[in-house]
Amino acid sequence: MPQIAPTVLQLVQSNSLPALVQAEIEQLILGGELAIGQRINESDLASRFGMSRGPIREALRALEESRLVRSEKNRGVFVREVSVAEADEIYDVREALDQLIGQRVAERASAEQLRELEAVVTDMDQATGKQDIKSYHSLNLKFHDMLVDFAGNARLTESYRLLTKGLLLFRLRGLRGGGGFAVSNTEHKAIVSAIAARDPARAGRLLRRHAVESRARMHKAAGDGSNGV
Amino acid sequence: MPQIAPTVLQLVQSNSLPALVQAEIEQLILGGELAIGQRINESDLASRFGMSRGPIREALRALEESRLVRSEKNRGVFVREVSVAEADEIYDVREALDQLIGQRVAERASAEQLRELEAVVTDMDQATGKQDIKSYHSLNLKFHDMLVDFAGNARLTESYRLLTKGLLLFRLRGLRGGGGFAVSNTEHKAIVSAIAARDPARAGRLLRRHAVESRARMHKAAGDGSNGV
DNA sequence: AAACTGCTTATTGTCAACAGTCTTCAATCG
DNA sequence: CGATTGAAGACTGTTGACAATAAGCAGTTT
Repeated sequence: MPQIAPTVLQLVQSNSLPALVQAEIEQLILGGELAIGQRINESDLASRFGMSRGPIREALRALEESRLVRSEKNRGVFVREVSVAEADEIYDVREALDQLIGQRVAERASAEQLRELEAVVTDMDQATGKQDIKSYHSLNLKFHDMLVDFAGNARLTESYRLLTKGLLLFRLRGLRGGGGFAVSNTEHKAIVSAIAARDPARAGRLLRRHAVESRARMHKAAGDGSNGV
Repeated sequence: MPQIAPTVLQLVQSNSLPALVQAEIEQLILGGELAIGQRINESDLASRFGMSRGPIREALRALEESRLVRSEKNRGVFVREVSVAEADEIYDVREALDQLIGQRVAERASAEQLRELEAVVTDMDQATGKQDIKSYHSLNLKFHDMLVDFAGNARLTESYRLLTKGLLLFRLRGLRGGGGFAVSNTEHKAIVSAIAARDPARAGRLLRRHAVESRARMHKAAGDGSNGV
């Protein structure tokens, strides 16, 4: 029997209900519908998704493990808030991973993938021209998402995404979307060029530095005089 | 009112039941009582811990998120098995993190912590002398655990532990405890010495190389001719 | 004999209800 | 007037039961 369209049906059949709900709640958080620090009401979510509290609780437990929410006994689960200090810790790890990503991508990216990266950078240039901050921001996220994917290491992707989500949780406090065009696209171009040249060491170095700059921008945006760890 | 003895009581009061169960099941897996690939029966666990299936399911969902188990819809959850290829991926990330750990520990470790590290290395020497493989192995784990702790970055610790657990899951297949004394304690001594000298670059380099050697030992023990990524 | 069909049983997925805890707020007391 | 106490309400933690699915087995058919 021929497999035809793997749509919603297949999704519901293979993935369990809690897994689906988990993804849904994650979007609610990352999309800002559930604010930082806010308490999450299980019953509300249950009725919202048309199910009982059981699956909701399972999903929340998984989200707790991925540090998107925190749980206080008998008081409920809260959308996690990430302090500057913790964001700093995350960046420390992220810098190391970004270097690895740069190396691996330079070694492994296919010609097709390289073209995709170049396309995104071009799009970002256009967004900059149009002063379209929103597009730029989402393209930027996509760019880094592609990079870690093209590194071809599932565990690395997983670790990196986990970290990135934590950072997102920090960025969302107040200044949604971050400091505009502060992210220079020239950095992206240099990275892609190093990848195109198949120079792992340089690509790694540049991507790490990019993360370092990003951290600096965060500090600036947060307007703090913190030690910077 | 003065706080006195924070014992079991406080543990049960602050930590939720699912969290406790999660830790318990994790020990069951890492301790080998639940074999790799084995299916986990919810009802059995529930009666074993004297509770209903609800908390068990929540714990399993958290363990799934940390990749210690995998779940198949309507079939149950299974203790995850880690292939050589995946272990390789993990090592790739671990090498990067180990370098970071070495750097940070060299920068931040207190004199007291440095003494503790030296003590463990000494203990390992003694274990080697007595051909006490078991002790050596557990001391080795302790050594690396201390290192990541002393790096003073909670997120780093978290990421690292997650990775390490996955590796444990691989090691457990067959050759429990790994290749005996293959791990040379001289490597440990060099690392500690770099830390004592407050030389972050060298400590990072050595700790990374230690991970590389460890990966090579894994391949040798697995007796494979795999590409080694 | 091999393959297919339908039952039986064990186990997971989900639910609704109950018990326990925290929060709030008003009433009471010093 | 401020602090304390007690009750009411809302919500979480946990349970036991029910529905649905999958696996194994026997019986039948070709």
